[in-house]
Amino acid sequence: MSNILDGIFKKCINNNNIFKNREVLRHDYLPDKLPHREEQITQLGETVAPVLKGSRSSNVFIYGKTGTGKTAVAKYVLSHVEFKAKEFNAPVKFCYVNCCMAGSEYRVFSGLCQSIGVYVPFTGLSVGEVFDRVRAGLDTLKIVFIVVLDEIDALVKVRGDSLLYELTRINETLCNSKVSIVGISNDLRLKEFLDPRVFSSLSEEEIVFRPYDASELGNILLERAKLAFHEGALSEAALSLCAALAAAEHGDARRALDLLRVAGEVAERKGSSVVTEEHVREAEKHIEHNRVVEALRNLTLHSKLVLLSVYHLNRANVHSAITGEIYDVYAELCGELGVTPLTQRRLSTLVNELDSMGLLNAKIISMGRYGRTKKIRLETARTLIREVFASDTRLGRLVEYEAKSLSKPANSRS
DNA sequence: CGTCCACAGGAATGACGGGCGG
DNA sequence: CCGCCCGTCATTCCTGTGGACG
Repeated sequence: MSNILDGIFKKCINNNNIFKNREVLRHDYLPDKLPHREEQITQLGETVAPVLKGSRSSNVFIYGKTGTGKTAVAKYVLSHVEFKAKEFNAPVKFCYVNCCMAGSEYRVFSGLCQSIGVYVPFTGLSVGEVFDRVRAGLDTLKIVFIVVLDEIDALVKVRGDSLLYELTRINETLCNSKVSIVGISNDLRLKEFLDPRVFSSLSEEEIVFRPYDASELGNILLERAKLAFHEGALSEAALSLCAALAAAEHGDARRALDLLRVAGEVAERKGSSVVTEEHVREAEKHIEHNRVVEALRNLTLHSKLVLLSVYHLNRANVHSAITGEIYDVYAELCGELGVTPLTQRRLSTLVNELDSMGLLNAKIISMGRYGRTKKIRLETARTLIREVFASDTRLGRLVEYEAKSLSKPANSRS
């Protein structure tokens, strides 16, 4: 046993001729230089600078797709501001909250509380109560507080804009402190979801982040690669392939960096001393594979059953299934497990969730006289489904199960 | 050209577990 | 310990609808 591991460890230690420092390639790493974002840095810097003189800065709204450097720029500028503020002895503090990870208004506010050193339980209080504590805490601190709300769109779409409404009005009730908001959104249409008053007070300034093109991504990767890889351990072709692949997909720098890192790991594992295009291709598959397996594992029992139903239907039907058929098979599978099935209404939203995760593909179609429904296709490799579900203690036997309702609907419909 | 299928998907409501302050 | 409030998941009830059929 230990010899196997010894081998692996030894290989790992001897084979460090690829990476110099792989941390640099993680997307939470904040480099001291952000290529091709000088304009945005200047813009945000100019907007925020007044806080150094103790006045409130304008609220800013930042737009841009994922991996365009919004978060990095915001963190970069604000941490520099905070640093400068210390130098000038200006009472400035900034707080970064990722709304998507926080998940609810409550947790966003509790994030704010934490950053100003106010304790709140992670549930139990009313949202209003937590908000009051934020306000009280801020007022005693006597500071200029900059709140960065990342991925606001995720929160607004689910919960509405009440959080933003409260925040934009907080200054009216504060005597000793001032609050500025930096909102970051991945969705350019966010303003459609917002109350116009909220929107106008929030976007006193707007900054737009265009996606990177392939050559810009190339430069970004080059900067990082210098730090991350040993000299000559990365072929130029591999680098530009990473850039090209990511550019094709919304110009996402995060994706480009992931590709590069995983490609490096692939090369390392293969004992190669140079990262090649081949390794990048493999990294691409690898990342996708992991994403799907991870997603499949974390599904709830019912979501898994829904997916499995589509799997069975696709096997029998070749082409895609419709909601009613899926519900029949799903209900049968539930019966096999002795679980009470959810309603069709609920199944419908589960299907939508699976769709937005990219595990299914659902499209509304009309069959005229024969109703209007959703055509649902499996978007996941069947082998992966088998691989993941077969090892599940409860679902295992259902993977090979022959559903009775598979043939029944064909008789009763038509 | 209206009908009517087979659902989509919004709104309201309820069950449940977690955590508060008193 | 209680009453209260929260977020999450699920149900019930509902109105809306694209287009083949008659």
